[in-house]
Amino acid sequence: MNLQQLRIIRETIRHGFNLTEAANALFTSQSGVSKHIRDLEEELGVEIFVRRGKRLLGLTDPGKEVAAIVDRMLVDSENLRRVASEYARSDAGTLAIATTHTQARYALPPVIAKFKGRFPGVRLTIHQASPKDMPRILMDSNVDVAIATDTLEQHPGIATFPYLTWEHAVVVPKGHPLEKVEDVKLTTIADYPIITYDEGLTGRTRIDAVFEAAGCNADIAMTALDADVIKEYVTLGLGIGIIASIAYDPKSDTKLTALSTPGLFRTNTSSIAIRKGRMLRSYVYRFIELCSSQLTETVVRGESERPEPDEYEI
Amino acid sequence: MNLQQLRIIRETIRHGFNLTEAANALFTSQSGVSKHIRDLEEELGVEIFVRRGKRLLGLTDPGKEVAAIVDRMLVDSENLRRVASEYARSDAGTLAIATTHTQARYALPPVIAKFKGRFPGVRLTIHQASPKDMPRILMDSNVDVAIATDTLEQHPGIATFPYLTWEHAVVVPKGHPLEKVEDVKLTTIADYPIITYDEGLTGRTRIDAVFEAAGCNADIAMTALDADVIKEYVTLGLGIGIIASIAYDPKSDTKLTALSTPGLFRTNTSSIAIRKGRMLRSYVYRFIELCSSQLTETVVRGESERPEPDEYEI
DNA sequence: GATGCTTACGATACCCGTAAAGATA
DNA sequence: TATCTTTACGGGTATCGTAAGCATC
Repeated sequence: MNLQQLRIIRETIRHGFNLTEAANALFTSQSGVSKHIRDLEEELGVEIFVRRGKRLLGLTDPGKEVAAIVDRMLVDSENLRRVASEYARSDAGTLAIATTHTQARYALPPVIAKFKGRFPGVRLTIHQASPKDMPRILMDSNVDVAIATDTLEQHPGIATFPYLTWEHAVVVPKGHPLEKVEDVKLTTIADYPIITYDEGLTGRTRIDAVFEAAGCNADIAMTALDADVIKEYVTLGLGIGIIASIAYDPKSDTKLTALSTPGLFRTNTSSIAIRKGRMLRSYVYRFIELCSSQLTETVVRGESERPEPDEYEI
Repeated sequence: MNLQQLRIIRETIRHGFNLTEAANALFTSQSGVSKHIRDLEEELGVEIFVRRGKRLLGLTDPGKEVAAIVDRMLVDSENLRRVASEYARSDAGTLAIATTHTQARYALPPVIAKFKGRFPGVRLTIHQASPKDMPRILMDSNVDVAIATDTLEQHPGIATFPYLTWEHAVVVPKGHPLEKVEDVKLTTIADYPIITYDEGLTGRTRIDAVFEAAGCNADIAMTALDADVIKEYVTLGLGIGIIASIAYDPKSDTKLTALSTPGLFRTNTSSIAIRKGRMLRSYVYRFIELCSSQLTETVVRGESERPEPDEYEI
């Protein structure tokens, strides 16, 4: 047994049991991959993969357990390097964040600016991705933290920490009749064409749920991946926008007005997620603390109870 | 980085930073051990060991963290083999128990007999050892379970499960005057020379504590490692014995009488201990269930609450 | 002087990669 | 037929062990 064999097992699974792809991912030859798998299976005395003829199709029952252990071992082997770099230079390294457009564009910039100021030697990489991809990214790549809304809690290998709650806001072009309406209701909003997020993004599910619950049919005229696009089309007069409150800034969004709609939409919670068992460099904990001062290292390490997330105020 | 290097790190620590011994333990050469350590340190960019000149003296701060991770990885590599053997032949393998004389001689025989009947293909090895060595044995060797009284709870890498409570019993030779005394008191016992366990064994600490609390000086005339020896000398009339109640059997100990001393001594709890993170073969869980039917697999896996230990009745 | 670590060097075994053959879709 | 896996084989490299040199106690 050696670590290369374990890497091969992991990559073979990640690449849908295609040895050719696994070999490419590891910059080695198919033949070697094939042989290593057979060698390991022979050494353990158990078939790890289900085969039909020569093709690999999936994991056997023992293979599933083997895969879980292999994963832990490889995470630990990366942890060894992390421990070492931490002691070699605790203020140098890489912080890899996977996050959504909304977070990257509106919630994180001040945090990241502060972080950069405090840790100039740390290289920052931001992987922008869809919320539903976050668990996979966190498990399969070297990302330290994932930040998104709502869809992070599923995977058992992932620990999530709520750090920010916010509501949706209704934005209209300056001069729009709704500006003068006090206490805007859902039915009122439903009278206008709505521009909002694509399905599965930035709390879109909750928007739909609210209209559903109120029994009114929203006229979703247009959807987009991010608030910038939505705001642009709202400005052009194509409809009224429903975006995350954090995506509206009265100073820069001079052509738009955010209506006051307290309690109209449900609260959304954005969370920070980490992979369990992965050693985090000290500056990763500092970064998380910058996101929310309540998420101290002891909290993230699971040594003390979790606090309530911060509330965002317009 | 490779697994052999990790094994070398582990053995070097276990053998007091003596590379020669570590090499012998791994059936390899000192030179290789030396080089592997340097290679790994260079690869990680951190010194793992504290050195004075050429001698290794201990672990550096990063070395301590490295050691912990290395340990997990090697445990997992053994777990891989265990998973495999479990699927290859779930009713064959080895059950390794570390335990004390008292447990091995009196508490375990019926359990082991039942186990042997149910799993004839499993090889049993019993490592008899002193209670204070149990944690080290459990951490450093391939023992599946350790069974002893009281001293198991310390190490953070070990999970313990109480499975049996018992008290000490006073045994006297047949015909001894104390046989006729009802309600024997500590002060009465203290009038006779006492034969009991060596320090640190089989609840000896609690015996001393009871006399201490009662303010009477016990005349410990003789101590021994096990109840068999104690009983032998009690039979010879050298004193009265204080032994674990489970070590007295009215059927076979025909020359001795156990006095009825309810509540005289404090309750002792014997526990079963396992190393956290080690995969246990299914028959190990069956064995633990045989020790106490309340210690089911879900309890031992930590998936449900712990029950109270069984009470031993004479 | 005894023990223990490092360096040097040669033999071995292992691992990798190319290429060809065989299997699968 | 195109894709994918296995087998065969040769070259290179890493690992191991012996032996000598050197430091520490």
